[in-house]
Order: sequence, then C-alpha cells, then structure tokens
Amino acid sequence: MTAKTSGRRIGAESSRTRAQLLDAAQKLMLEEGYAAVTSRKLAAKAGLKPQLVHYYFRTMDDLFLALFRRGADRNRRRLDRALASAQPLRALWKFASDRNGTALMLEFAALSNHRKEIGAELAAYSADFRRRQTEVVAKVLTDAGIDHDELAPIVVPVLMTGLTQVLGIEASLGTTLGHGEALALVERLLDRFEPSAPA
Amino acid sequence: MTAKTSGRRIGAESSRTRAQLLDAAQKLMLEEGYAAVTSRKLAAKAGLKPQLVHYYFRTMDDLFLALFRRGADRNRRRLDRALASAQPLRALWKFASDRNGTALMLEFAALSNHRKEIGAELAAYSADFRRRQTEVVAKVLTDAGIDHDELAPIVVPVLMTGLTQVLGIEASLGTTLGHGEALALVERLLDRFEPSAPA
DNA sequence: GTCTATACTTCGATAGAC
DNA sequence: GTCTATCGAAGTATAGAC
Repeated sequence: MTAKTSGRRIGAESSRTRAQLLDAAQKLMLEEGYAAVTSRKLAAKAGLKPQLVHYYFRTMDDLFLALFRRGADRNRRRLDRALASAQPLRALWKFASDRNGTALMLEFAALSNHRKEIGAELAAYSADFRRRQTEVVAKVLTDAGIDHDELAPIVVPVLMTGLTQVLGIEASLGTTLGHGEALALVERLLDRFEPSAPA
Repeated sequence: MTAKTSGRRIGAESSRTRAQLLDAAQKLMLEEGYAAVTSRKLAAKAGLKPQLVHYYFRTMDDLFLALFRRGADRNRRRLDRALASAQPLRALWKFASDRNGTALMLEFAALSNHRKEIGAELAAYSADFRRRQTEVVAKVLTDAGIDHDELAPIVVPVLMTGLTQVLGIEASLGTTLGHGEALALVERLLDRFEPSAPA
C-alpha cells in the first residue's frame, strides 16, 4: 500500500510489525489504561523504536482508531457466531461477560472524552451491536410467549451491558460484593429461557 | 495547618484556593477526561499559576486522591439523606442517575489503572455504598412480601449501578438506543414498590 | 522497513524571592 | 500565599540515511 495522504510515508496495513504494535497497544491499554499508550512505552513493549510507531500510524489518534476498528471487526464476527448458536441467549451473555472486552470498551469510552473521532465510532458500533442483539432477544421472548409490551426486548441487552460492565470494573478494582448473587440471578433467567446449562 | 511531611511546604486544607483547584479539576475531568488534568491546564482553568497546584498538592496523585475523597464524603452524605427519605427506592434511583456522579466514578475507575492508591480507595467506597444501599432495599422487599431467596436484595443496587452507568456513558457518546425502554421498566418497578410517582 | 538524529511541546516538580 | 525561574523527563512528530 504505502499510502501517503500528506507527504509522509505510512507502513502497509498488512505489515506484521504493525499488527505487533496494535497487539502491544491493546495489552498496554488493558494493563495500565489508555494514558499509558505513548509512542515510547508502546515501542518498548513491542521491542521496537518509538519512531516506528509514527511510521505505521501518522498520529496516536490514528493508532487508537485502528485499534478500535480491529477490535470492533473481530467482535462483530464473534457476535455473528453467538447469534447463530443453538442457545443464543447464553452465547450473548458469555460474549458480553468477556472481561478484556468490557475493559477495552471502557478505556475507549474514557478515551472518547478528548478524542472525539473515537466517540463517534464507538457510538455507531454500540448502536449496531444493540440492534442485532435485540433481534435475537425479541425472538426468544416471542417463543417464550412473553409480550413485548410486558418486557421490551431491547431492555435485555441494555441491562446485560450494564451488568457486565459493573462486574468487570469492580472485579478489576478488587471488590465483588453482590456479584455472586447477580450472576445467580442471570443463571436462573437463562435456565428459564434456555434450559440445560452445563453443570 | 501548613503541614510539611517531607521538607516542602503544603497549603492548608481549608484554603479557598485549594477548593478552587479541586473544583476546576473536577470540571476538567468531566469535560475532557482525567488525562487532561495536568498542573498547567488545571491552573489555567482556575486562573492560577501551575506552581500553585504543587503548593497545595505535593503530587498530582495527591490531588486526585483529595478530589476523590471530597466527592466520596459528599456522596456519603447524599446517600444518608436518600436512605432516610419517605421513598428511599426512588431516592436511591435518582441519586444513582446523577450524570456527573456516574461520569466521575468512571473517570476514577479508569484512573485506577495506573494509580493504584485510587483503586483501593474506590473499591472500599463502592463496597460501603453497596452495603448501605442493600440494607434499605432489603427492608423494602421484605415489606413487599418478597422473599430474599427469590430476589437477593444486593442484586438491586448492582443492577442499578450497571444500568445508570451504561446509560450515562452512551448518552455522553450520543447514543440512547433502548434507554427510554429501560427507564420505563425502572419506572414501572418503582411504581410497584413506591407508588404515586410525580406525573 | 528500520534506524539515527533531532525539533519542539508539555509535563511534574522544586528552589527561592517577595 | 503567590510569584519567577528553572530542571529534567517524557511526549508527539518529522527528516533523512541505510
């Protein structure tokens, strides 16, 4: 590719080094937060020179955006698989419960505070996700004979997202007060709609 | 006070300037995220010289810690009032729904990633909060004849925290997909346990 | 594709005058 | 209590050699 949008050389997207940088950035973000993702720290973690970061990503914003998009694409594929599973509700819950996933989304949400471009992307991604989750929930509720006036299907993904987020944050802080009880409730609900959980 | 823990002068906690700095720090944190709270930007926002920040707070960590503690104290008092209200459940929900509150907590949670001292403080604060919220929820459920085996009281604050958090984050990003439906559900539940909502 | 060298900015923090 | 002056470290980013 070697695209040059404005006079300067930029490394190809297919580059292995570029992927390594994204991997290292993701790790850094999870371990120390987005603020720790600087060109120097990132290069150190990847065993490269700081200037290489700027060869593959014109600015740090570009890097964050690329990292988000890579994760978003992967998640969309994961969601596709989850929705197609025999027990989509359980698959959805399992997917949403992924700790790295929730932690990353949180970092990106915080990052959006001063990187507006990320915010727009994240909002669009979230909305799309919610719509697709809702479709399958609606079907499950209909099959179970639950009227959508009684429980709006879209509320399920909203609550699910909120719950997994709070569980993730608190666990990473070291508190798990009430988590067991919440998980037990979820398990009971899942059993109701999709019986035969693995013992 | 003019405490000097290690050779250097530190301004009194009662200082008006110190309070102004904390106010400005809180605003900056809400508007641009914790990473924007640097001694320079902070001083600029407060109309002061950057060096004054270090006069009142030995390090930036000290500042964040002081800011968190001030907010935590205020919140504890607010919670006391909410719990003592005639409709504690509604008061609890209203309190938890405070956008600035949820946004700040989120910033502190993100900050905890590389400022471990904040993390410990935040965890203790959250656990204490949850315990006290649970007490009143337990009472409400008992009064309503709901067995605690059917619904563990502590699950209510957990879900409430998660829901208000996701609503807050997404709203700040610009998406509100499913928010209305979620709020309607909450309102229905509140009506059930604490009737006569304001029209 | 990766390196050296480098310019410029911002940051945290301290010393000491007033 | 607030100011001037100042350090050294870390950050983003670019130019150009190899």
